[in-house]
Amino acid sequence: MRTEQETFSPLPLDFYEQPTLQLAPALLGCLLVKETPEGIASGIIVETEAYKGPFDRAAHSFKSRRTKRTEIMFGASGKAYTYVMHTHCLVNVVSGGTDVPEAVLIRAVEPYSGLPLIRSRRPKIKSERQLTNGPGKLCKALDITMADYGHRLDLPPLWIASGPDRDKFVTEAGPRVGIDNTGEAKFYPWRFWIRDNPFVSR
DNA sequence: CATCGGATGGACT
DNA sequence: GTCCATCCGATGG
Repeated sequence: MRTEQETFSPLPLDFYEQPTLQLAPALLGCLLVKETPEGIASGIIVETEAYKGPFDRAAHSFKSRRTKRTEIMFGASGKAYTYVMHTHCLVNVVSGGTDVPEAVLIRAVEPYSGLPLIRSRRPKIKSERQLTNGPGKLCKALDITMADYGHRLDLPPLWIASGPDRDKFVTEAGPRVGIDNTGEAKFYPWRFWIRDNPFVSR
């Protein structure tokens, strides 16, 4: 039996030094945790996507494009890369190490703790699965915002911890979502999810 | 400067 | 399925 303290213990930064295509599935089953003045809320990561640097047309860092937005991707692994898409914030984990601008997008989580808090942030949502089954939805549910840009993921208020029931699921892989206009990159099987988990976005 | 187009989600037909 | 809110980066003049 784990204590709550152990359950929410952050993964060390060296966890993020593994290759991006290995890190993306390795993050499945881990906990994404956010602490705010209102309390802690967390979710089990059930869907991720790898974005691999200069040669991946779907990546913001394609052709090593370095801007104020993508700057954090060029730095050390294990930090949050948040950006705004339309009206929503999305969160990635920086990987690849310094000068290798790669990242893993967190596309869906399963609520794990702080469900009342999550519901209060998603007031119009009726079914539980709709609370966190998409990259914009989970950020809203956990109150992840642009204020978290560049934050180290081994420290409060935003961190990733090893999850419950590790190894009790099957991982599947397939093409990434929402990148139709990226040539061959749209076919790369760099999306990973937990088989049969109802919180996977599609 | 103007214009276009998203790693989206929610309301609606 | 369609429409569009509303923001930022990229591109072209």
